[in-house]
Amino acid sequence: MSYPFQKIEKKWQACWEKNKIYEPDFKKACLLIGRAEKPFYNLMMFPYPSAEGLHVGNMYAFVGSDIYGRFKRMQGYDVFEPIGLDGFGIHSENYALKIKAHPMEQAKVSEKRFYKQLQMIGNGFAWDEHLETYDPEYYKWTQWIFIQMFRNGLAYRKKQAVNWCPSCKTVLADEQVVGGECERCSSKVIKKELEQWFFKITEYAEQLLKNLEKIDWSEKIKIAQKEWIGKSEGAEIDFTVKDSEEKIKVFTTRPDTLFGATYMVLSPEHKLVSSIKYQVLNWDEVQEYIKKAKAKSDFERTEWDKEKTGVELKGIKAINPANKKEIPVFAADYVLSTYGTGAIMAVPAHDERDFEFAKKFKLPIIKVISPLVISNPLGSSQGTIERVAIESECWAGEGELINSDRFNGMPSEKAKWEITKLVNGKKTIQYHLRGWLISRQRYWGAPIPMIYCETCAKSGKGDKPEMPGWYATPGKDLPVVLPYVKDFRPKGTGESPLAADKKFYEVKCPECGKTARRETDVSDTFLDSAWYYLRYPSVKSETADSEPWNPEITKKWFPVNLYTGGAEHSVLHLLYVRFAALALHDLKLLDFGPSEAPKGEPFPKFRAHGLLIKEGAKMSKSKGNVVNPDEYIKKFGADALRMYLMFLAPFEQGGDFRDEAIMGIVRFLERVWELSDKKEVKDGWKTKEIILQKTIKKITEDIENLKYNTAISELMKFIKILEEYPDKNNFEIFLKLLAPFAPFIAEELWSRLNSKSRIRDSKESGEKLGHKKSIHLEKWPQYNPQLIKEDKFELIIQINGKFRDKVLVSRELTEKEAGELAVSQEKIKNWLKGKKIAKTIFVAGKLINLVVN
RNA sequence: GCCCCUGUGGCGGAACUGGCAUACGCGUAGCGUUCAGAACGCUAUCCCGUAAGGGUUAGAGGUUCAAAUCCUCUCAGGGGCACCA
Repeated sequence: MSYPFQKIEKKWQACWEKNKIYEPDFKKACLLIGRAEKPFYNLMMFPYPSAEGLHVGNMYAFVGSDIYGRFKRMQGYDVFEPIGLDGFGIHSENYALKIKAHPMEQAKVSEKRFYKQLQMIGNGFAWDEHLETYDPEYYKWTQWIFIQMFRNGLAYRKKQAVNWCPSCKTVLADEQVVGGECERCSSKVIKKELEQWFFKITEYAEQLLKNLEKIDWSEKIKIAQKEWIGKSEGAEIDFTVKDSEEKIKVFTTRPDTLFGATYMVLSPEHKLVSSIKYQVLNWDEVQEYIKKAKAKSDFERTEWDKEKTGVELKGIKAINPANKKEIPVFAADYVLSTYGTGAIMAVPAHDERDFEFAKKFKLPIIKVISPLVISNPLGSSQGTIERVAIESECWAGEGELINSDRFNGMPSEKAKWEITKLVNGKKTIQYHLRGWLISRQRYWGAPIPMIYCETCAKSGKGDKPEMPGWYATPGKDLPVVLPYVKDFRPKGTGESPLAADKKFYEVKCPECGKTARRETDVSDTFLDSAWYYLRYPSVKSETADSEPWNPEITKKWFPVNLYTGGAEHSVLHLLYVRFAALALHDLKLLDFGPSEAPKGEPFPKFRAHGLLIKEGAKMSKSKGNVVNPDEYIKKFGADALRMYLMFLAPFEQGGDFRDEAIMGIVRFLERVWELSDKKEVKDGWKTKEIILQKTIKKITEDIENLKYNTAISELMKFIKILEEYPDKNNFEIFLKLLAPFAPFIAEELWSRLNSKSRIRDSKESGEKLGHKKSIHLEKWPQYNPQLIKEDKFELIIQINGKFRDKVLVSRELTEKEAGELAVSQEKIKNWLKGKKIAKTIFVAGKLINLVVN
């Protein structure tokens, strides 16, 4: 027999929605009265409705976030837990292609399916504020944001070799290239020269980096962002070219090794290579090399194991500014055109890549740093710095200068800036972060709201002087609606399918009125998701048509209190979304109001949930081990699946889904159901009061720390005691503690709590409510710290640090008393026979350790 | 190659700030209930040993009265970055 979870879950789902118990009142929030006095914005990354439906991994993430939200609601916060769909973009379009459907029609199907599933899992979503990124009412404002970026110089066009996925037939942002492969389809990414729209995220590199120190995020996410931004401090140094006016500017983080620079390398794309071609004696050879290098994909060029290639520019010599020596110049593809100045000084003795290259091309290797190594002799915890003779021929670490003229003996850190000064170099900072590529040559996305007028371009007119001919679509014409295009398949020509739709792209120039052309590329999906959370609270606002977010509501509800999501977005979504908020703040378009977090940071607290795997392996469609939550909900109920998912392991760690283990939770919920039928036993409970108090404390703390697994184990322990001493009061407390985890059964039993003689009146059907108010709006149980304090505790007796015995003693026990008590124990006496106590360690309230010999 | 995380019974995992290792659950075994099974209940369940006792947190070493926890090295698994000068 099992309890009727199907009936219960359906009933309460409908009841919650009808009574809007999870809807905060945004209007009241503005007036600082009513329910929204303590707003708590509990946000979870919204899903891509791309695949065959909601994945159990999505459910894992949503439930984990919901438990926290329900907990905060019961603690008296006005919790806002929105839901929506990130339905625009490549993932949804690729899915439509796969099943041979049109993305515009498929979106409606997926939406229905996802929302139905999301309703079944028992989350306290505020359904009234749902949004979908493909809704014109939404992407109107995505386009508006693009225009704000454009007007304020944060969006620009540039022709550049960009990442191109031959399978998705579109360009990709650097962040979407994973190990040389397309993030979405794993095809090898190649380079293509195209003119594209970019956002100047680089302008925020320093702020994005600096603010990381002041936000409470999972450490590994912060590290990933820090490394992605990739700040390095160094110097720019000019090398003159012999018999020429030209100079070669290099960026180096190790100016201290300048005396060891024995050659230079230009990237094949470097401008200088062709501008001095008449001086190059072997130009044919060089040209051939450059051609080959450009044809290679980025991935081929950057493979670690690959042997270095390059070609000397014969007839060209550069002068090392430190020692005035003539050194050869090479073109080689191990130097990237996109980082630093696209040229390097090569110091083979102190850089592994240069070392490898120098060996192959038989170039001189001059050591200029003598290593200083921290050595750690065995058995000592503190290291000593000493000079160690390093046999290896290449040392990339710090040290002391040698073979460097008057700098000999100087520590490298100091020498860096001294040598920079000597050669008139400039201290500079470089970032690894590059522009955010926005354009996509696809169909299913928000059209980039720009218009290009050739006539105006010729006369140099345009919204921005540096981009003649380009105009932002006037506000009254937004949204630029994505038309229904029958053949939406990507073309692979470098143009979006919209470029074939004359009705779409032909438009009158907003300035001169002549025929102009709309931008036909759409924007990156990550732009859709870079601001969705700003819209949620304002979806139902009276001003929703005329502004993207209501300033009053925004001030009240932001920044987000807790953001939860997957770690796979460390450098994608989570970087873009911070950039967008910081930029919009600077442009005075967004204001979160006073906050302890750095100004404009949208998520002062972020927690990454773990990955749910299946029997040791990642769930994937190709392995066929994807778990569909529907079957489990049907078989065991949403409550059981929710609790099982959370019981597996700590939420932030992720867990292993195994079919058999869910039975433990099923049994537990059965027992909860049965318990409500038991007769009350009044006596005997008093001695258990302290356990109740401790349980409340532990569960409260565990939820606060997202340690749902241990919170559930506490509930399991507690029910054993309740079974022994059934009692209505304590059962009520128990149900409240259970409510965030298993909201349906908790609500059902709460509504039935009525009779005095039994915990539940077994005759009534549940319609005659014991409690009229939802348990989810009840107050979270408080523990009484006074009642937790015990006047007695178990004193651990150790001998030489090993546990030997324990005694129940008074909390006031002194060290002297403890010592006397310890030696008087029978067990301990045996241990002490023939031994002498050399020392006693006493930790009050805990233990006594007798050191004997 | 660099950076980060993890390593505890047959399994998922507990263990506060260094102080009783293995909570809770799964699985397994025995007993009970049952015509029988399922389900349920009770008991047992890290290893060696009849016991007293000893050993054990991937491995080795160290710090400490005391180490799963701190330090060093090695091994294994997972993740991120990847010719970034």
